[in-house]
Amino acid sequence: MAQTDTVTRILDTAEVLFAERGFAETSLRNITGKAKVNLAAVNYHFGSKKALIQAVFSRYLDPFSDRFHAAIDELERGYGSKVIPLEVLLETMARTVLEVPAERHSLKVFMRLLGLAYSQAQGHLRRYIQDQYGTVFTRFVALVRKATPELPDSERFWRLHFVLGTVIFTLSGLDALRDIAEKDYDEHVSVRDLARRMRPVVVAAMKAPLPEPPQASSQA
Amino acid sequence: MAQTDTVTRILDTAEVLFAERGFAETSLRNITGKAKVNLAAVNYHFGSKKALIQAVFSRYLDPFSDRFHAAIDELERGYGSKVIPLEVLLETMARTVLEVPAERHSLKVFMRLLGLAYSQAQGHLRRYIQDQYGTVFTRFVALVRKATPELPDSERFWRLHFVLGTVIFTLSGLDALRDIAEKDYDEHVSVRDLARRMRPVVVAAMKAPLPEPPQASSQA
DNA sequence: CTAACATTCAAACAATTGTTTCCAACTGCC
DNA sequence: GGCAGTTGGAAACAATTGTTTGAATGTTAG
Repeated sequence: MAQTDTVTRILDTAEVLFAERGFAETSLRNITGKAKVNLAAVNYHFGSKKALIQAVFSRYLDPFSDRFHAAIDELERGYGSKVIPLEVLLETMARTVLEVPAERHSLKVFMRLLGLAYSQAQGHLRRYIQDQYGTVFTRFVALVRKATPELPDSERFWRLHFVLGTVIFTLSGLDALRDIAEKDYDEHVSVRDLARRMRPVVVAAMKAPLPEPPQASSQA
Repeated sequence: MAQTDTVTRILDTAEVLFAERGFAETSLRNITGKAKVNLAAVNYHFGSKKALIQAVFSRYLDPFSDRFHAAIDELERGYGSKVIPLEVLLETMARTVLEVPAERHSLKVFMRLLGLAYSQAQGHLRRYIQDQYGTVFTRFVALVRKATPELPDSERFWRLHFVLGTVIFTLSGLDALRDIAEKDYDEHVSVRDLARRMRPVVVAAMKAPLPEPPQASSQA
């Protein structure tokens, strides 16, 4: 009881503070102080601060990976050889992301880490995610491919990342955006509200007409 | 010559390092070391690290703000009392964004900084940008409002930020995405290519059908 | 030239960081 | 009870942080 309690309390507090301030801005003393555990407990149970961040990350992504695989299994079982519509695929993804049994703060942390994984110049974090959880993403993309046969592969690649950018940016900067939105339109938005608003936008983005062919002006 | 040289060298180095690692992860010794200036020079010329961060932003946003105001002026002069179409507005924004940092450093750096301004919990940065350059964006949003009268204000707010997320994420993670794209589809994409691909996607996103009304299940 | 100012520089500042140490308190097991 | 190994806790660790200091240097104007 004691061990689990300390470890869980550290993880719970860490993910909240990470989401609020970021990783570098959150000190271990900050976490252990709020979690009411000893400072050394972090290094004892996790080894280092970096490992703690990864643990927070895994606590979200592991259940997500499992659930999403299961959701796709069920989807494929239900649709048989028929093509799963894009809306269903996106909806399944969104539902799984929102479902994952964790605090609502962890979603923000997860999105921040995901954003870091891409923007960080050295792909150290990106490779970790790719190695650890790449199969889920690959499987999803293969289904999206069947659902959007009119898109060239490279076009679909870019559009999926356009959409990923929307999701990551909105959710990882949620606090800032929420502040503005509440002040200007005094409406409190939940993550679920955002998902509802994103749905038609994302679908429209994926189904947008193809761009005009590249200018062949100065190209051989 | 000496002063300008030192100040410029600090700004040049700082903006690159900030974009690479983030604000908190970049120390003044890191900047001054790489810029080959004395450590105290930062506090002497800028006052504090916080002020340096804002100075880095101003160097980008000042020319952008000027150019964008001018571009909107010309647009309004051309269209008179007629409504400026959404495509034209977005195209003007894109052109200005592409024009400005071309003089200095890469667009990627500016986008990373902008992304950090939102996601990083640095509240002072967001407020600084809002206070300093709020009028430009307010003016732009007002025109977008006229171009999209069917959208509720809050909906337009969110969609603009969805789009902002796409742009920031794609351009700030350009190196990583370009690596994948080149490996998987062996095609070299330029920033101009990306803009061409983004155009129909962004327009479709803004013109997407309205979301279904929020679930009134547990709400008063 | 010299006085006044602006800038650079090395050094030290106090504060905070992640990590480690060592010992007490506890657990489960014989 | 007594011994193993695990966990908790206060303190100290070394390193790094942003900032300040005061003297040295460079620059400019009278």
